[in-house]
Amino acid sequence: MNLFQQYQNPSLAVDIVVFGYQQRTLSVLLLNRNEAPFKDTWTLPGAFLQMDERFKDTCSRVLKTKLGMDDVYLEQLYSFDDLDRDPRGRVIAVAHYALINPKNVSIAAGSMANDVKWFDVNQLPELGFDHVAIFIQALQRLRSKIVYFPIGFELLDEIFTLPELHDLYECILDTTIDRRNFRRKIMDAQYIIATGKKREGVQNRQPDLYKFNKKLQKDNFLLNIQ
Amino acid sequence: MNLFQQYQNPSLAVDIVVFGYQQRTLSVLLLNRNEAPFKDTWTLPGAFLQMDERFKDTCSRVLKTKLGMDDVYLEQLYSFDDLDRDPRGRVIAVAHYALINPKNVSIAAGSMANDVKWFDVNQLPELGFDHVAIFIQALQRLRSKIVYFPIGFELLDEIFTLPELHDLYECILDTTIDRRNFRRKIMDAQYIIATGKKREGVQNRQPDLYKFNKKLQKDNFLLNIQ
DNA sequence: TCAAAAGTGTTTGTACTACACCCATGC
DNA sequence: GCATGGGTGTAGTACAAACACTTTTGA
Repeated sequence: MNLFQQYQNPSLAVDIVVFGYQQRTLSVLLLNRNEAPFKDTWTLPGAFLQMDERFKDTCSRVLKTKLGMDDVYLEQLYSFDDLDRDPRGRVIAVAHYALINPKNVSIAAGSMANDVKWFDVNQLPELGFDHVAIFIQALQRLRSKIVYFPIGFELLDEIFTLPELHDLYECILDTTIDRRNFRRKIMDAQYIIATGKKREGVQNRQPDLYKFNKKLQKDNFLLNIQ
Repeated sequence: MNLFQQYQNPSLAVDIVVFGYQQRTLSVLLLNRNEAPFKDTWTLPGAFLQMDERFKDTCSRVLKTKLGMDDVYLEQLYSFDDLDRDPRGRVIAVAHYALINPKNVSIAAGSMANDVKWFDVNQLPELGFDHVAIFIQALQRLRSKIVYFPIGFELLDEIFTLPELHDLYECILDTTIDRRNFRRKIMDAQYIIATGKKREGVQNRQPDLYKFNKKLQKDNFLLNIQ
């Protein structure tokens, strides 16, 4: 036997905090488990790592299976290693968060879940395992990241209005941001590009439509919201 | 057999980027391996996780064994999961970084190493495994963290002068920082407390001695260096 | 013509930058 | 007394915050 294999190893899993933005609300996708442990309890989606997988592969597998979603913005967050975080034994979770546009996915409870649902981040149910801690850290990371890196687009449609982007930032940061200053900062940073079109079929004045500036210098970018 | 254990699991290790500051230089501690793989090559210190250990326990064990050091500032960085990052098999590394004051430790090559040495971060030798990537990320993290969180003290003596703190920041950030503006920012932030004493036995004017303000509000702290 | 939301510009204040002089100590 | 590094203060500038009016659309 290889010296290398005489060690017993913890199980390795990924857990994913999937953020979505819809109806002017930041939401998280949760699964209601239909198996012990934490049967009938809401948890983050996750899966065990297979030997030939990298973390992102495992995440993609989960997102594909449970959300029918490819090509998702995904970032590694932190690894959680409490000795008793999983009643089944020693499991280490490498937490990730994902940003998706709920419009582009059709969620379906798989064989492992009673139900899959979006929850407003401000109205979460009780969560199983240590998933509250993971969620809190994910939200913190999203909040700190969105002011120095253009990731907001991952949550919006390809084409969007400036008031929509503004509302997204207010939702995520949970503050009010001055409309006019926000607009100036976004425009100065060349964050977005005018399409020359306007959104039609709205109640009031038709807002301009923009798209993300993909040539944006992503490093050295700072939004500096109030 | 438990369904749970039918999966094969990768090995889990921690690797630690140990930063030290001495002779006006930011350094990293490296081990020269005396065993394959990467025999006679410099690498970061690390160890395999034992089943009853948390990451920090494993790190402490390494730091204690190889540095005779307890009570070190330690932070989890990122988990590295390349399939072939270790020629012995599938090993996932949970990278950490540590900040220590080299004065307080006596490094000694253990049975696993030919040698243990400090290297200027700007003059690293070739590193084994994927340790260059880990190092780069650690340095980035240190640089971004030091401007919004008071961790510089971990690298200095209990009592230090403002020019010393200033030089530390210049070393870590690899820039020049205006002396007078730096002083004002540090003082305004109530970052440090005057001891009323001066350093003696120096060539020129005796600089004031300070200590860290432990009551500092660590959240909501921003230094904003140029 | 009115209500509701979108677009635009100006003033004010604060905080960062840049910069120069005096002070203490050892040789 | 001179060289070297340490301590202090100020003026200018740039950017963020605060704020009000006009425009467009549907009802």
